[in-house]
Amino acid sequence: MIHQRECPVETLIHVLGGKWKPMILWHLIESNKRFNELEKLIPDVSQKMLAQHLRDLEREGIVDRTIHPTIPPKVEYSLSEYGKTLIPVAEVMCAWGENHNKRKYKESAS
Amino acid sequence: MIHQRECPVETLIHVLGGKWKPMILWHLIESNKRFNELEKLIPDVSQKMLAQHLRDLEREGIVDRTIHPTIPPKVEYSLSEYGKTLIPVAEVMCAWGENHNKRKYKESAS
DNA sequence: TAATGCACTTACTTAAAAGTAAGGGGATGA
DNA sequence: TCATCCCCTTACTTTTAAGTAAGTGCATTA
Repeated sequence: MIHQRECPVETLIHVLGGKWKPMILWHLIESNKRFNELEKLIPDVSQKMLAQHLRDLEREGIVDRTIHPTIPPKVEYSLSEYGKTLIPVAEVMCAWGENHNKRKYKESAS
Repeated sequence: MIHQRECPVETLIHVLGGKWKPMILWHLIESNKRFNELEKLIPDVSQKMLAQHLRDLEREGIVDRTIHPTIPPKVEYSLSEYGKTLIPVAEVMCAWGENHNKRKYKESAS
């Protein structure tokens, strides 16, 4: 059965659209991070939302979760090869968003 | 006072992120549209949400609302010059989203 | 033995987005 | 005059996303 496919722009918005997802990815672009490193880097995120967003991103194939079987075990999150394909998209989005923020700033200052 | 500016990727997600906004813009890229034309083109949108999203897009400067003082008056929505700067961004987003949909389809078919 | 760190999960509550249904004010048309 | 079209608005309900707080299991350290 071929089910109705959503609009591709909405697909992307869905993938990036959680409150903390852009922030999480921003940090993972820089380097791999552990759960509690992300907690510290994003002070306002709750453990629940961090775990949920990481699971979402993992399910979409954007983020890899690696359990290092050391003692104690450590869990590392990283941007997958596929996830890296988001970087140029994010750059274009970012450039537009920056300009839009400036524009709004100017108009509110006038 | 310089208030905290949000992450530019979030800014863009906020601008495009309403349930019907990508669809509305898609139709306005093609040509100017009147309120009830949009209603017909997007059968599942409610009048309330259509009006609200159009107001949001207008407030952000993406969409122009023109009242033609004919009898009866007609109201036309169009993509503003500024709104057109979203087109290349949407294309990049769209390309990624299409690929992602294909990827998910393949994985669910396997 | 007690306290702390890590990587979470669960249950419950609140807030934000969207849906539903009705109405309104000004036309035109039959 | 009554119905209909256009472009919405308002009030209320439902759904979805996010926040809060507590707890779990295993391990190390003091």
